[in-house]
Amino acid sequence: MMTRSSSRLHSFFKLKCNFITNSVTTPLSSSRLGLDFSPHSTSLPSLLHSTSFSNNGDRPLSRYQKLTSLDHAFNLFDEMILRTPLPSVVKFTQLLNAVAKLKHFSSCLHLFKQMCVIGVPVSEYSMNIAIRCCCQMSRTNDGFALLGCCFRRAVVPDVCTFNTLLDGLIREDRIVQAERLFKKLIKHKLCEPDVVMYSTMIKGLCKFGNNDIAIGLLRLMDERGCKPDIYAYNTIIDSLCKDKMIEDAFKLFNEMVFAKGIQPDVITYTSLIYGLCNLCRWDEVSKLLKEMEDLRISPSFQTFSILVDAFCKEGSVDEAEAVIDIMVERGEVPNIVTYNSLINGYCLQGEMSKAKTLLDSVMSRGLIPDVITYNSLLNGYCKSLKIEEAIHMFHEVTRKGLNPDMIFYNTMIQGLFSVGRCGDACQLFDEMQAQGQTPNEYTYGIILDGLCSNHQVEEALSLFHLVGDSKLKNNIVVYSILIDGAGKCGKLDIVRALFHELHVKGLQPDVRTYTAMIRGFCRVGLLREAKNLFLKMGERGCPPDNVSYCVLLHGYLKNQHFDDVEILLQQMGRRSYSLDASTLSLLKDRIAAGSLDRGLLKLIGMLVPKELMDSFTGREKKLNGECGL
DNA sequence: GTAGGGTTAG
Repeated sequence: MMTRSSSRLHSFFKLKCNFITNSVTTPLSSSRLGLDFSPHSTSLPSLLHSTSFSNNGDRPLSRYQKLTSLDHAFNLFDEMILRTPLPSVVKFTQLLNAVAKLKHFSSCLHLFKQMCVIGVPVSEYSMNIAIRCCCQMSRTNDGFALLGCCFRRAVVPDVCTFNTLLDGLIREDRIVQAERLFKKLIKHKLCEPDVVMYSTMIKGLCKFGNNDIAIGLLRLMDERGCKPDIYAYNTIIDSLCKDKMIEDAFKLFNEMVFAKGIQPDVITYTSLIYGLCNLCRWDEVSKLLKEMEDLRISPSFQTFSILVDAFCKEGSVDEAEAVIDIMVERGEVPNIVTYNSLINGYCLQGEMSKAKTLLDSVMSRGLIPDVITYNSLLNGYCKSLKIEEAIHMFHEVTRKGLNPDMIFYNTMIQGLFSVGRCGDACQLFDEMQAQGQTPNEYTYGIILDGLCSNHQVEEALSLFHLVGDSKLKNNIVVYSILIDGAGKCGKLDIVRALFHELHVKGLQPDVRTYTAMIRGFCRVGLLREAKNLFLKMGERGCPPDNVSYCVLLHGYLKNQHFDDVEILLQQMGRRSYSLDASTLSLLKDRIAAGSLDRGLLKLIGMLVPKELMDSFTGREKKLNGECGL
């Protein structure tokens, strides 16, 4: 369903679409319209081509930087070592760097060793390149070993060397060692941290969710006379956006722009747009895109990818396709990530034939689907209960030699449970472990929920007690699943026992736990207990959400308890909550039966989208007609 | 005439 705001975003893009189409034929008129994203009057595609392969400004590329293949590099190296005298160490370093830039790290290390053998002196430059290769291959320990070797050859590490090693540690999630090294460098004055080193540490802290400490380090570097640059700010802004702390991100953004005078770039905007998309704050996304346009900051491939994904998740696949059209107009080539969003979008809507057609067309373009592509399709088939197609897809992936990951197994297991094939689901659960995939909390959640949904509450409980994992045993989500499952089977003794266990363990029930309890009480007609808990949850700092309201209301209606219906509907209206389909249908039944006053219709109208209300009242009129009312 | 840091999907 497209929201009002996202449709506004869509108009913005339509404008862009028109602009791009116009710009192809009449480039001058588009710039007169002031809609040109490009920083220069040159057309965007050619601009992209001219800037993406050159990183040294206007200087011509050296023959080393022009290297495009490993063979070429090896031939050049062979030719160089035959020359007398040997070319300078600088030439060798340039060659090494070119190979490293091609991401052929082990070959680069091989060449470095060859250089040592034939007697080319090691410089701090060549050493740093070699160390970087180790780090990029997640072999930071080898990087440290290399540092030791070079040290013995009297090559002294500098701030670049340590930055590379710090980055390697962070890449390997060894944040404690990174922090230790950073502190040691400062304490023993081994080198003065520069802006890159601070930014690297900030990146590490953000990676581990320590946004506050990262901001602290940003302040510290400033105090120590090292001005934070756009890299440092972008890293924290991005991390805050990923953690849904968008207000803090904007606070830092304002500080960067207005207090520090640092101009935001496409990465700053892309991070903010990502954060806003995640929170469905479309108006602000649109505002930022406009701001970028005013500042002549051209959206990047990633900016577009984020928008494509956001539209798909929102259910607006058409709009996502429109964004892809703009990308193509700009000369960008959408990759498998872009199409995965689109395929997932179709799968979420249950449009499996469209998803499959798109997959075929993607493959015919030479793009190779990955495990994520197949996960989306598997999920789509499972959610649309097309289990045979899902199983077929599962086998196809295995046959292709792609290793199904844990998510893939989880999805398939959930699909099997959803059609009642508990035996097959449990068998796959065993098979997954035999294939070396360790089940996580999600897997157990799926299994426990699956068993309960298929009236096997006791089996679920015994599995729960059998698994020795403390992460599982102290997981409120798992408890909520069990409580909900037992409640749906009407096993109130188990529901109460589990809820009591929470208290004993000191685990805090969340809104889902309370809602599961309320659903359980309602199911067996214990409305007073349901109402009491509904009132209590708010007092305990966990106010009922939209689902809690629907569950209690549903319980009241089902049990012919009409006294509190109106007051609940009023409260929902004040909170801008909405009714779900099944509760709405029950309300309709009770009104048609004369148990509830028709005057409630106005109130109900405020709790459902207009289209649904029209069909609701339409159906009611028809029903009344049929009943001769 | 050389080396180090940031953004995209279930």
